[in-house]
Amino acid sequence: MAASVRDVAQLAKVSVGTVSNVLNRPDKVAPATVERVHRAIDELGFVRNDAARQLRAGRSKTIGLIVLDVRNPFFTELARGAEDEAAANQLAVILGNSDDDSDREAAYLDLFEEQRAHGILITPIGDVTERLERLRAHGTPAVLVDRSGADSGFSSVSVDDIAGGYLAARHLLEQGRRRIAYIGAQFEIRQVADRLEGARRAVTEVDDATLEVISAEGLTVLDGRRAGERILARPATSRPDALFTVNDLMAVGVLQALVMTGAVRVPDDMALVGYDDIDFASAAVVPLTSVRQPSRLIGSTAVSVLLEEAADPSLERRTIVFQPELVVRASSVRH
Amino acid sequence: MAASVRDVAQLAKVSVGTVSNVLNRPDKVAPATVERVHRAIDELGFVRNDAARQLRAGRSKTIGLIVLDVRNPFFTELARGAEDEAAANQLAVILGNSDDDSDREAAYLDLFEEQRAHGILITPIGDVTERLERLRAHGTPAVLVDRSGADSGFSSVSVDDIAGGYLAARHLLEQGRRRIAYIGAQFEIRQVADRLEGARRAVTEVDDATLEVISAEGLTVLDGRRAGERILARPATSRPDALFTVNDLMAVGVLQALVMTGAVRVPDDMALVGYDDIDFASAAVVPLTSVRQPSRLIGSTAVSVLLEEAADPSLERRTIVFQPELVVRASSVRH
DNA sequence: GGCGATTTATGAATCGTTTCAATTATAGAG
DNA sequence: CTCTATAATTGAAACGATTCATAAATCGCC
Repeated sequence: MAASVRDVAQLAKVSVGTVSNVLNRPDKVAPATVERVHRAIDELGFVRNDAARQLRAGRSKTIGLIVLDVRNPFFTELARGAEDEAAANQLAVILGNSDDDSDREAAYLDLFEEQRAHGILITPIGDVTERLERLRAHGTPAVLVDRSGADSGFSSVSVDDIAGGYLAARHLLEQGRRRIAYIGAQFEIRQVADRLEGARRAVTEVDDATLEVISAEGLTVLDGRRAGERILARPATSRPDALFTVNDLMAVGVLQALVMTGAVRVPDDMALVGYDDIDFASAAVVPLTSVRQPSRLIGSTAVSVLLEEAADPSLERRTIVFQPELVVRASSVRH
Repeated sequence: MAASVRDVAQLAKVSVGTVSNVLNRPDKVAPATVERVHRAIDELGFVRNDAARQLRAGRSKTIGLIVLDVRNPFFTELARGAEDEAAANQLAVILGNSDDDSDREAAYLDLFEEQRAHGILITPIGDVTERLERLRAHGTPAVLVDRSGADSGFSSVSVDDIAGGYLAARHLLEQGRRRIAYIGAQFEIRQVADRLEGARRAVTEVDDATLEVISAEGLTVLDGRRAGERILARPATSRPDALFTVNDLMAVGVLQALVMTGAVRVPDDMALVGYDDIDFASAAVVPLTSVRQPSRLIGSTAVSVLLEEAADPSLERRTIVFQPELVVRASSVRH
């Protein structure tokens, strides 16, 4: 049905080798011939068969990216960065969504392995290092994203969450706040624990400052709102004067609870800082101070590292850690 | 480097044909042989080379899905539905994000064509019907999603946005509201226009009801907030008593504007209905009444239709239209 | 024990591209 | 006009799984 190089060669009256050269190294072919071959390609509507090309090449032109949750803007931005960098190297990115499910994660690894992916970027859930090592032995390198790979034997690109937590808390302290509360959940997640750790460090640097830890059910808007309601239920004197939430979704929830009753003014009575700097953050009722991560840069850097390792597998593993940045808005600064 | 069927065959002391049979039709092979081959596979760490398989098969095991915006929960849910249905048929979905850019759309079509995708699901931007027809002629069927394909010669799976607009407006009318405003932007987008059209129909059914159209800059939270502020700037008597926004993001923005000042109570002074029923809707300061679309079902249905056409290209085109559903919450009902 | 039916196994041919050693054409130098 | 670089082109081999016509082994039955 579909035309092949053979058909093109025949129509253009050249050999298949020449057609291939026109496709891949046009400078090695006489201009007139290039022209003739192109005409034949157009006439036949020829489109390269990627499967055959891959078979010959032994490796696909695709990078597999497995993220935890495509609904999280952090990951879509990361994916976008990866895509851009990959495209600059004539590669495509296939996005897999593990949804925090290690079976789905494994299924995507199977797929990428069968496809002989050029490389794999992954935010691992289950214990996949063994799996990844086998892949690497078979020529498919992997880079961990948003995870420190220091101990795993893999390169990694991540963000310093301890520094992020420190930034947020120090900012609140600099605004004169002293009774800070950290609102989080699922403290076994590294990010949640690290941000707390960072906040703790900032607080210990100031003599009369205290840090309270408030544990919520989950990490959603609704969980944030519930946490906010619990704080409001306390007598005004025993409430914190500043809140730092583990992510922006929760911060939005907290904000809803505070604004709804009107009992507490933000930032006058209580300052609020979130994390991630999602689009919603700047559009909240009170624009939200937040900690921004260079998500897009993480994606593109991860691809760069991956490609370097693909080109030279003997390269030493690298652990790249980006620094987050504080974005100050109305929710934390008295006017 | 990597083991091939040939290596497996050698180790298991069988022919390559038998190895292939073990992989694809194990019931045609004696149990003892199957066992022996599996041991060899494990020992060598053999993994099928998908490129070789595809080359022989002439078609890949992948469905290409091109969406407008992965950040929109509607599309991620749709993708999820497509994935599930595809997985049930031993197929994988590759998600491409066109970001409303017809160049990116074309690049993904190129990719899918070279990969000899099993089929393509697309929410088209540019004029791609010609392109899709060529693909179909070469054996790659396509189904339009979230677009009516009635006139394009392609099957389509979409939602009845006119009905959705009607539902929203009629609900407001049933709550006794009479001065309804529709807030939207980019009215050339079919969805935006259709929802308005539906609202208009509902309003004309009620004698003393009026429909005002408020045009915003864009479709984001911030645009909604600005629209809300403009409404507040008007004297109380000339304000509408109900708002219907083209999507939930804008509804959230409007809500922020109204709540912030406290001048207007929702729903008492002004009722509010959004569209899409995103997660945020139920978590808003005032839980939001919204129109829900069966996004996941759209995705899975589109894959089903696609597979049927792939199996029998002579099949008649189908135009499937789902009905949306009204989800009533506090923002539109007086308590 | 012989015959046909059935089950199981074989291996060469095939898919379409790329590669590369070999060949032919072309140009420039002497 | 010959000889040697250089440029342009050729075409067979290879990649690895699948298929299918064919062969071999096994079985049941008279």
